[in-house]
Amino acid sequence: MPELPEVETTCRGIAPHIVGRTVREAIVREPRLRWPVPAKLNLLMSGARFLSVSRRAKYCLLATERGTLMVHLGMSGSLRIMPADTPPLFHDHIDVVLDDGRCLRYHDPRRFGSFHWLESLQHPLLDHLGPEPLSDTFNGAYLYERSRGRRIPVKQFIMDGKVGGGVGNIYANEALFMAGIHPARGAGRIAAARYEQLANTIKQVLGDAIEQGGTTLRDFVGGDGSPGYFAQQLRVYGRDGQPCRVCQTQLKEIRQGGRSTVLCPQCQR
DNA sequence: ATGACAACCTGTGGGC
DNA sequence: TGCCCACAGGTTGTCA
Repeated sequence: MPELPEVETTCRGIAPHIVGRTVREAIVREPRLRWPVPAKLNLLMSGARFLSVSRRAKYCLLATERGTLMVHLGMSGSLRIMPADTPPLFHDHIDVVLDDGRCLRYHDPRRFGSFHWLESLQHPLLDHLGPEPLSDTFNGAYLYERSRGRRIPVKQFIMDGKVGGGVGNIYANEALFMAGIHPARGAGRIAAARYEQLANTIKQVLGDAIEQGGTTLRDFVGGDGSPGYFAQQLRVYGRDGQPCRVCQTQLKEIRQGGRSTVLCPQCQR
């Protein structure tokens, strides 16, 4: 479910409700996520006060004065604010109960997400992440330089977390279409000017999606439980067989690295 | 170092 | 209607 815009939407949605609040307790109903949830999460977090909410790639970083809760939503995770006495549903794995009678509830059917407790802002999972796609260091020159000698298809190149922190499948498809680049083209065989284009379309599509509250395909909801509205604006993702919005050519689907790629054979070269 | 691929897990939708 | 398979927004680890 969640790509970078959905994670950003989640962070923005929950921040006003948790910053300044103190944790009453952490309730772990199901610790078997992508990595085991720390057994002593409740001990670590009880009494800690939230200072800020930020994001690195697709990780939410919930900082307290004592340490930082690092949450990944995986494929199907969501974090929502609700009254602490709301009966938990199936797959509501974790509650971080706040001092105002509400809680931050983590729901994740597939359990590909994760909870880590960081004493500092260092963690092996964060160490090798590339620059934030929305930052200035993620630009055409950077992509061009990083891609030299790479034979991997450009779509898989831009989705590599070591290249750019958190460009996911939907937005990789969209950005490549907007830049007119064929997703299967070798990353090392794309000119600097086209990477300039691509860096710009990546920023544009991520920024637009954030403004729309993310993309809700099946089940994504932001911190307040509302869906995102970017799905209506998707140009290629999920539109296999339908006409290109630009040239009317029938969009085609291919598979890359086990993921679905949709492209316009006319507009993308 | 690079790239191909399996693995993790549950739910859903399509085809038969 | 029911069953089985393929596939779904992500990432890591392993192997050649």
